[in-house]
Amino acid sequence: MNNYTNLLREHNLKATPQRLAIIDIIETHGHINIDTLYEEVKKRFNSISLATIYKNINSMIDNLLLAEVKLPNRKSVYEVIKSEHSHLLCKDCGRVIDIEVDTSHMVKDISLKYNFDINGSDVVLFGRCGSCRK
Amino acid sequence: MNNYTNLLREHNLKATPQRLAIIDIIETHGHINIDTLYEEVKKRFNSISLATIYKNINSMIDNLLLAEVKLPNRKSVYEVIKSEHSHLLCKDCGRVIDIEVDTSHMVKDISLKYNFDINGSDVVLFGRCGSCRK
DNA sequence: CAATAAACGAAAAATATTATCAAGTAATAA
DNA sequence: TTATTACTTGATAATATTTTTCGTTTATTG
Repeated sequence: MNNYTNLLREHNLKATPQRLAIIDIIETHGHINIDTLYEEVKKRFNSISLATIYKNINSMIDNLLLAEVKLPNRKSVYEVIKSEHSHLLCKDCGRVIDIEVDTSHMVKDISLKYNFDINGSDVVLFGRCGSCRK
Repeated sequence: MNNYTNLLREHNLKATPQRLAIIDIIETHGHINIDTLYEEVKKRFNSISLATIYKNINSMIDNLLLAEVKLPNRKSVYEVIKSEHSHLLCKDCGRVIDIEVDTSHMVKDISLKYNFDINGSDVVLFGRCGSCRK
């Protein structure tokens, strides 16, 4: 019983081989879009259906095991939910990096100013990474 | 010659009645998704094709007249590009509000830490607005 | 005005996502 | 274990979304 079996069960999902592979692949990539995920899973399960990928991604999102990261000018990528964090995107190579940003001041400020209960933030900073600049 | 005619021409786009209507509707809504936009434009141009909406939205985005705002768990909305700003979303009523957030510290900090040239940020704060809380 | 490059609407095509369902499998409890 | 049960899978069909094509119309320029 590998580590992802528990993860799935903790999120009320059956630990099927397809799901274990999906999580493993997302983890090794960090962030991955549907198409690449499908290609990668097919390497292990030649007969997997794209519908299975979609259904599993959706149920893992519903059960808060995965999160969709929406990016400017690109297809969304998926990640395994861990601690709160933001994202840094290289518009050249498409690499996505997890970053920690202190949003507390921003959140407090805007909450007051607009009379909102803010319970989260999506932050994507974008630009050009060191490798692409060379 | 109304005000949006110039706006279109400044962005190298012909000022067609359909485009003028699209901009006017986006401006009066502030933010609008494709479906609502299509409904609204149809009230003025009964025969407008959805393809025309898509083609125009895309060319106005390409020409930096409009921007797509990607939101968590919702369809994207479009806005007329003005000064840099971020967004506040009410997850109950779906309202989107433009906010000004000082991202300079965050940008400077992350640029250094990850050796990135950061040239922009997408920030969406979300929660529950005052009206929905009542 | 006339010329022309671009945009329009209708339709088809291409993509993307979700639903259906028979067969198979993971979890549970005897 | 094994039997039961509820859920998942893969194939396919159905929807939904977005883009392309193309003949006709229109905005712009001179």
